[in-house]
Amino acid sequence: MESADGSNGAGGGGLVVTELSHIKELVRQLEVHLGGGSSHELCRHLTTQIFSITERSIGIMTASSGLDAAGARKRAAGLASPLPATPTSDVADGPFRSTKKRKVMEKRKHQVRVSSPGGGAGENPVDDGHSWRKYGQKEILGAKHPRGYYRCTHRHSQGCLATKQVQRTDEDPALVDVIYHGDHTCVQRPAAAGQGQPPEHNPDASSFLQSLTAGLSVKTQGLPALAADPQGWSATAPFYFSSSTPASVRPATAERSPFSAPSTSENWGVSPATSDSNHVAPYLPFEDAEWRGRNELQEVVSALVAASAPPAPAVDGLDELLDIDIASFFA
DNA sequence: GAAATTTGACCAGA
DNA sequence: TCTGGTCAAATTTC
Repeated sequence: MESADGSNGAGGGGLVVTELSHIKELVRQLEVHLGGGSSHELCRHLTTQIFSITERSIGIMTASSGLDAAGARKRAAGLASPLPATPTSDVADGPFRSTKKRKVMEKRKHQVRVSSPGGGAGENPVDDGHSWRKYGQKEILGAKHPRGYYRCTHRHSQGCLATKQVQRTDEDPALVDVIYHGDHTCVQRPAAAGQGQPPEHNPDASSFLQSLTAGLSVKTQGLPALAADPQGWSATAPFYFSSSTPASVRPATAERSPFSAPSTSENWGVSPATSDSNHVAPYLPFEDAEWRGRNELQEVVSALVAASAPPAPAVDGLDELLDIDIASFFA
């Protein structure tokens, strides 16, 4: 780690600071381009860069401090691990073409608890904006309900390594624990673009945003577990995709996005960033401030993507939000 | 017929 | 050795 990290003991903090500075610079550029009426293409390119760097930062922090319960415990014990040589390797965990070998669980992991609208027995409980394909189910020792194993539909087509495990809780079958592993490296954008949709519908940006939000929202689920200051998060999040979010900011596909709140308070919509933790907090032992920062970054990126996609009116409303958010985030 | 799901077996880590 | 995660053939659904 570099010197910047020397004193904080937060693992890859120094590198993260560097990366965040990079993001900051990109956001500045984006601001300029947004204000100057530059092409959406350029803006989108910038957002892509931001996202990439964000991911890198996340990787650094993840590798440095760990995101599972064990990692959290170690972290609590003041254990700081050395910075990995390749911070981005957390996502691209290499081609595992083994036969039936179990992959080493080096992917990021995040657990959420959601209600199952279907009320069925273990089916995919939520539409988080991604296509999942079930590849297995297993009875888990000590659990009343089997655990379902899902992976991204684009695993083969795009090499997306995201997986999730869905298991009904013992105490309340209406609730399911969803454990996500890895990040979505798939971008549903190609599919949308391939359909040759007219730009005014912004399918491109919407799907991109959707994939961003879906992929990242998962990791922010645990924010409420910052139990020490549940309100603090909200205070530092100038905007998010909750019901209070200005409609102009929300993408057209928001109702399918994990940030939306279709009907009840116990769904995705509330959970990622805005959850009041009623449903999630008790099951998130590995939360940390990094989730918070990650989520803020995610929201910045999401908003930027949204800003670059929709027609002028939406951008108008967003400009203010961007000003506010950027100012507060990078202050 | 293609895609998705089910299910038993295999394998690795604890 | 046990348990959990994944594979892949068989089956089902669209």
